[in-house]
Amino acid sequence: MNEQTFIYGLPFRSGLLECADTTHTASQLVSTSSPPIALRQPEKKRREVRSRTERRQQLIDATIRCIAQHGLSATTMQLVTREAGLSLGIANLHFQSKENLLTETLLHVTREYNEGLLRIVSDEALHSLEASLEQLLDFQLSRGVTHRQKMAVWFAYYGEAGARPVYQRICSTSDRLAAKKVEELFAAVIREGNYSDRDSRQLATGYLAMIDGLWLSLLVAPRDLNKARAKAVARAFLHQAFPKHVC
Amino acid sequence: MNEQTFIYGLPFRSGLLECADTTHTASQLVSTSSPPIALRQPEKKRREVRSRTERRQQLIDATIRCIAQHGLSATTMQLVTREAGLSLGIANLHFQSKENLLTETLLHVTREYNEGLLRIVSDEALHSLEASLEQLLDFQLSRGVTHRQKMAVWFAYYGEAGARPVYQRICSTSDRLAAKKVEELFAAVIREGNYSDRDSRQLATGYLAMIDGLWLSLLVAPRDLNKARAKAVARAFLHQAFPKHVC
DNA sequence: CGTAAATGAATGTTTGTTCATTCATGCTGG
DNA sequence: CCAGCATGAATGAACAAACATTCATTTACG
Repeated sequence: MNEQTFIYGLPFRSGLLECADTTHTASQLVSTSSPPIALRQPEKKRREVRSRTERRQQLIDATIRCIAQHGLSATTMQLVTREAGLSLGIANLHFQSKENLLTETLLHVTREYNEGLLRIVSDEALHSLEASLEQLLDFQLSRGVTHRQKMAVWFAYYGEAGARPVYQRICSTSDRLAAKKVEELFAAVIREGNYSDRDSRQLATGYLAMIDGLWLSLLVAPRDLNKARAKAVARAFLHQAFPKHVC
Repeated sequence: MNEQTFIYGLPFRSGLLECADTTHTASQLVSTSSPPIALRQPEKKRREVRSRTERRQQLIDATIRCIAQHGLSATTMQLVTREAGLSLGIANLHFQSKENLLTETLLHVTREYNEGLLRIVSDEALHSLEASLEQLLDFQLSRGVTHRQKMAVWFAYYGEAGARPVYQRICSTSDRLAAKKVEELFAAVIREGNYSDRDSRQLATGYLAMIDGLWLSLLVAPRDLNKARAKAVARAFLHQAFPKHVC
């Protein structure tokens, strides 16, 4: 057949296509030296058109996976777009620049975390305060692989936040919101349990710092700390603070 | 004179030197458009020879400052060597590669921290346990700018540790040692105070996680948390754990 | 004067970004 | 119902800038 409708732009590229059959036969003949995975057909890779929003989400997800696996400094446009199964230029098409893509990715992770936290704290009225505290523990230390990836991303940005005002602002804004909500929850618990000598702000700061630190350990030294033990440690803190409500 | 002893390798470079006087006069004539700082003489920069150990330390210090100020991903060889006031090639001369320089820098910071911690914990016999706990708080939350820079470096590497086995091993080894020492101290306190329901390992894990988290907040959101309040939060934790020994 | 430290221009590689070109899709007039 | 056209999403080769590393050459010091 050798359809000539597909040219793909460049003269020498079309030249390659013209002798495509020959090339493939040749590469299959030397299959002993090349890994079988590499042998799967180029497959012509049918181009699919999706909406701007869909593509942006697809690229952000790929960025999260790349950062979690290769680190922030090794995350290149080539890596991200390949991970997303798309072409090199597409990230710049939808995000203007790499910097923008990275910022949007941080915003996405941050927003997701805060929405989850808000859902728990705003359920206060429906459930008991005991249940809210238990849900908080679950949310922060019981999620699956996805959550782990998100946390890896979070800390990758934290590491650069000292030098990048944009990251610093996003992270600190998120932290502030979380601190406010947890402090409100703790204040309600203190009222209900008459823990008159406790300070809700100080406890919230300490608790959230401990959660951050536990996640750091989980990421850096997963052999020395697992989620179950981390959860036990956090629970012990809450038990010390609110003995009538936790444990 | 026009000495030809200075060639500096390249033909066009020596050409530049030949007409150096003319060039300088010209640039001084257009001084209105160029900033006065750039006008200070090239100064011929007298070359100084130092021992290998001295230069290595000088380069590690410069690397720490660069990472703290610009972040790990923006730390280039040019930046580091310029910060050290040396030439571009010198880092490769003393450290073989950039990767090596970065690893050695992390090891330096890590070692320094652990030595400081060990000094406190090993003084147990001389001072009271109360004093040891107080010293621990001081050491971890009362140091000056230098300590802050070190912590910025620490977290920059933490962020990449998930993807780089070398960093991960250094960080986790350091963490493990610190955890062991703090746990021993806490165990002694528990014995002395008869806090029979406390678990030294769990308390050490929680305390160190909280310290890490507090440092993260200090770095990312210095407006929301200062060292005094962070210290108060950590002290409150120790007071809850060992009421007879702290506060 | 010999040796080892120091220099910085040159090199080859990797990176983000651009843009001419290709193509899928929905619409319009026949 | 569909041919043909307009629109903008998608592609990837090319490009320029930035990067770590090399090494011929210069210089300090014993």
